[in-house]
Amino acid sequence: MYEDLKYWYLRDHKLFRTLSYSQIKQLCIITGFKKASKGEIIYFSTSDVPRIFLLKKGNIKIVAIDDDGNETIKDIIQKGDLFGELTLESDNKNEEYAKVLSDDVAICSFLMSDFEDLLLRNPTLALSYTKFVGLKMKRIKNSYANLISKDAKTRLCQFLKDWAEQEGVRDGNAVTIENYLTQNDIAQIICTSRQTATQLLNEMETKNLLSYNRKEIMIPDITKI
Amino acid sequence: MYEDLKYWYLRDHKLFRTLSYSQIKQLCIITGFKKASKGEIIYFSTSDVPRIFLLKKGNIKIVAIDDDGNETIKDIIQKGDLFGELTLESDNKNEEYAKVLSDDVAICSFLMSDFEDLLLRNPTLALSYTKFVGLKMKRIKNSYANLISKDAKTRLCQFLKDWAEQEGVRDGNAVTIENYLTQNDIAQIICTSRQTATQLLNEMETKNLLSYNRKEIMIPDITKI
DNA sequence: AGCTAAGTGTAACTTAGCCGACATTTTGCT
DNA sequence: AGCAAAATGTCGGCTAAGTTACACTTAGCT
Repeated sequence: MYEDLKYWYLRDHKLFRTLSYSQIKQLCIITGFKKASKGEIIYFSTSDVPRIFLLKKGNIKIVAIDDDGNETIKDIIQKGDLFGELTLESDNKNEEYAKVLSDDVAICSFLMSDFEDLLLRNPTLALSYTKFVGLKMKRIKNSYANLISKDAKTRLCQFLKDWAEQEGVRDGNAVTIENYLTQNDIAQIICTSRQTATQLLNEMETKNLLSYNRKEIMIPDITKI
Repeated sequence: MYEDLKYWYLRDHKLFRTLSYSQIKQLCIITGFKKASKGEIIYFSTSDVPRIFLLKKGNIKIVAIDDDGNETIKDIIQKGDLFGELTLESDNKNEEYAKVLSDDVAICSFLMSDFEDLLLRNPTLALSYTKFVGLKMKRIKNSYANLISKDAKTRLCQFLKDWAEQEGVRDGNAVTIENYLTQNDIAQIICTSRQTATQLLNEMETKNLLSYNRKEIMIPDITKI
């Protein structure tokens, strides 16, 4: 990969904003680059050496298989997100893989050890990274707090609001979200059964709170959700 | 506070092992020290400047008040744990306080800004700290995954196992835990009602899986929990 | 165009565990 | 010792939501 390209791939992640052009160029930490298309499965936790990934384009879901063989969605990764062993501790045993949700994705990756070296040489970056991980933790805490104390309907609404805020195209109070999830995916994210999710979505549709189809979700008034 | 004392207070936290005696002494980052006894409430999030706290002795619980005025336990902090704004991002709004559970506690604290400076000057420490925060995140993820997918009984068992591992005194397969929690506390931690927790504990007691009282919990065979 | 698999819609049945409403026990305090 | 408050024990009704089960619709492939 051309040096310049590497530069641009890291450049627009907010984490690396503190670094100068020449600094990033010197690093050359990107060692992998991959494109994949819808439905494809990408294994990463089992791979040879621990890596950190950066999703450049598209959407993927991180799926784990539990002991009984059930799929559970661990995370939805959007364009610009880092994923993989963000804790810088490789844990051997976990059975996770990524599944491509959007039409196609571009992923670049670097070795965890390279990244560690980088952090050691750039304390400012290390501090930013810590805050970044901390922020992720705070988000997780929040969403789990929701999962636990609220009922399914509230959870669905909260999820829709979050999604709309992150990715929706807003027009006044109306928001349109590109829908790359199935109702089953949504159900898993908000930790309910597929049937319950379907029911709740239809209920909201009859109340004209939203219009749902497989391509997009339109919310006429986000403040009413 | 004497320099030497400061040294010792930080010294035995694993995070600071990488630093030499003279380094820690130079830092002098401990700016606060506090003792408190059972039942006392310590406000910290609202305080003037953002701080990070280190619990030197005893146990406390971090409690949050939600919109409806309900108490929820966010965390149980044990001797040696760091708490407060570990993410290095002060968030203004959250209504949290700490309540002392053990007979007495000793807490020391330092300013977040001082700690940040320290991290900037010690890249190795910064990296350790990042991993430390990452580990905390992983723990949280795990325990929440339990909360969501398992039933109350399984959650109680998991909680007891974790607690036993962290603080229990082991004698073969038997474990004795000093019990500084009420059944209501336990219920909140495993996210169930007090009544359900009581019922489950009694059920386990009749099955001779444990013996419970307000001072201690004795588990004859931890492998059977 | 036609087939298959994936995704969606709907209903009846079942259940864990929340909640309210007590009684009883223990603890801390004066 | 005596009192109040906190902690624990117990019960039955109630409800959200999981489960089972099946029909229908859409998307993707050859």
